[in-house]
Amino acid sequence: MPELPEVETVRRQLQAVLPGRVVQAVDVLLPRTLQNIAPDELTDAVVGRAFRKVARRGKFLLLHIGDKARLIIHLRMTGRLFVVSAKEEMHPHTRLSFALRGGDELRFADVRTFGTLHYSSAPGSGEPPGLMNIGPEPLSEQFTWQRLAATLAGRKASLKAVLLDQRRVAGLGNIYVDEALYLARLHPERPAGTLREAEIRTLHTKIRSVLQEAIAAGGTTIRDYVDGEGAPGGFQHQLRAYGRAGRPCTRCGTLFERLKVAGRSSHVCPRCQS
DNA sequence: ATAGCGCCCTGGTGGC
DNA sequence: TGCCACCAGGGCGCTA
Repeated sequence: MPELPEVETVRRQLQAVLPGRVVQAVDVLLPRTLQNIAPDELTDAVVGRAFRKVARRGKFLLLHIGDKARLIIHLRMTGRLFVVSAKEEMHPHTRLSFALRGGDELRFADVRTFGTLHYSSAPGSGEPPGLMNIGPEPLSEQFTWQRLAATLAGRKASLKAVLLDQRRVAGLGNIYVDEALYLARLHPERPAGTLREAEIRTLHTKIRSVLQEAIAAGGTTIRDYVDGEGAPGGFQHQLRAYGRAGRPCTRCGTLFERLKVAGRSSHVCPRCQS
């Protein structure tokens, strides 16, 4: 499931190959992928224009194109975005394809069809709702432990629910929330407002370190995720909590439990986390 | 404002 | 072997 490290890995790879490439044609195979524009309007808007930088905000990919427009793409659970030769056989779940001058195609494939594209003609226009209210980037300088403390303060919701909320912190999903909480020895059901300063500082450190480690490993592949070159990530071999239900905790040997918190499966060491 | 829950969707899995 | 219920889950809309 693409979360911040997976989306960042895709961003880096697209950034290496996409800037300067001019769109020649657009093929919309699943129209409802487009959230705020019709297929022919999108075609008119981008054909003849060149991609520029590829940015990321939380789990959103921001593909700058032309003077000030952007294609804002969310991969959701199973979306894949990659550049291949136009001769490459079309993946059966391809939803969008942008033919590029020179013979390549930027393709968006998505088994579960939850992925979205918004067209923004200019900054502040056409952005998805989830991007307008998004929280701080956890790897930026704005994300200080004090800011995390202010986010958690007074909240009765579980830590898990608050950390999954993109308005509080951008880019965390089920996997990295479980990993960060395990590393910080905090239980996902703990009401967010009950943390002491030392616990908040540790959580802040662990959120950042686990994201950095995962980016360095090229992200986590559980089932579907592949990067912009079609390769799986490597962090699934370094997971310490997620998916380890029934297996021993590497710190204390206690068997991991799996429980549902905030509607999501959560992996917890009942001895280490409280 | 806040918190919780159901829904969207498809393919893989596990039980019988 | 075949069938089917169930699960994965990010974000959004609805409810209380």
